[in-house]
Amino acid sequence: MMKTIKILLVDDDLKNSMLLKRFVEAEGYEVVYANNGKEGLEMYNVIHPDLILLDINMPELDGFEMARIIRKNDKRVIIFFLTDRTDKVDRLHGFSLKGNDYIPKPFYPEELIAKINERFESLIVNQDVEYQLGDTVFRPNLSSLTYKGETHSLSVRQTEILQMLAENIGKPVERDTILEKIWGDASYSNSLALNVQITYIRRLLPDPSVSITSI
Amino acid sequence: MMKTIKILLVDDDLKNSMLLKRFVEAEGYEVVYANNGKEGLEMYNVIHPDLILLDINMPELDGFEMARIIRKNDKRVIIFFLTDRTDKVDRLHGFSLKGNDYIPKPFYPEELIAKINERFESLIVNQDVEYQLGDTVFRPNLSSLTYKGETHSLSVRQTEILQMLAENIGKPVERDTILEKIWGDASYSNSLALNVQITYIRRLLPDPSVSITSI
DNA sequence: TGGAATTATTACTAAATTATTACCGTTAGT
DNA sequence: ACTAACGGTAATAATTTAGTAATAATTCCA
Repeated sequence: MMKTIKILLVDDDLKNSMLLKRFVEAEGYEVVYANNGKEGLEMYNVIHPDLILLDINMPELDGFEMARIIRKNDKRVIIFFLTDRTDKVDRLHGFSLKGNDYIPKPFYPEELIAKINERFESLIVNQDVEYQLGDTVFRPNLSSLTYKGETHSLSVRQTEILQMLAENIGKPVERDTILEKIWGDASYSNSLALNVQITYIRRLLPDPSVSITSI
Repeated sequence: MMKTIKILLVDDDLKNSMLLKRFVEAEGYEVVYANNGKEGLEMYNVIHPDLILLDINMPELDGFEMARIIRKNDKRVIIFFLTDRTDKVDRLHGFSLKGNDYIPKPFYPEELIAKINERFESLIVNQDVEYQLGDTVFRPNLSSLTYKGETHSLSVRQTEILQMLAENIGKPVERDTILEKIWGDASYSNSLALNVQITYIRRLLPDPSVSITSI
């Protein structure tokens, strides 16, 4: 399970933006839209995006200004300027503000997607999700359980199952849901296999404050 | 002291290329020029560039074809397509060949420079990197491991692998990621080769406070 | 309460994965 | 051309995994 990558789209052209938004979302990114620089800044402070698609010509606060403000405190976020201003000064201005790319309109959505994918290719793996289960910490990406300093590692199956349970902590998860999602079909033999795996997981959870119960 | 970054410029337009070459060289990069794809491939094999500026329309062997051949064995080199073909199919084709950018002509040399600088910014900063692995110091640029005053040197392969692991210390790195990035494809036989290299690296890491584990 | 259905536990096994060592062809430096 | 290092293949070993099977414990109702 990967943390979704958040993209902030700032452009005063609502119509085209909605289209673009849908395109990018279809690729699995989370897209938040802002209509101008001022609104963009507000959204930026709320969602802390991983990438900003930034139009330059905008009322209230233009893209350059917005980028300048953001870059003062955030060197990490990736900024793509999207604009139909194509003159040299502007394009270079974009780079001098530490924009990471400058994409002149009109562009093909696929092209933008390709550029976005390229940026996040390496980041897509390796997220740092953690679940606190009682006094035990479960790290799906490390396939590990840590309790009282002791860390045990889980097999992939065990990790898959425990992740489903951890995501729904407190709530019950249907047997068949687990079977469908992990085994692909809810056959009887798989159900038995699940029992076995649950036993294994329980054995690795000596923490009395956690328990897996069946209802 | 930083390793110079090598750029291979492949374009059949001699006149413009010489101009561009000078521009890029003025920025501190080492630029090697090739007049067509065939020549480009030869130069590629000689100098192993860090980045390739690649024209598409060329006699002998076009840029797409050249990129395809190179990408078969080298996933790491950065490829920028430079071209006046601006139609959609071509631009996307460029990305599908794992080109890292597609820059339509005409462009401003400053803009290209900005894009190049942006790509190597992290490398330029990370010149004399050292990784502290437990009580061992790993210096990728020296291909060396120092533990208790003893320094051992690593082979290129071992350095590449250890660097990937060191960059993600504490986090797991996908086998396939390593294989893709270093070997170029995640075939089974390469996977076995990786096992061997890991064994070699472990042998050079007698420090009990460091370990490479598979999960 | 009794017995069927469900869930738990343990032991066992075949397959897959990872580790280690030995060996070999290629390459670069002398 | 000799040598050493390198990076890989091959053979084999060790470990891990995800099941099955056998058996036990628990739950649920008529």
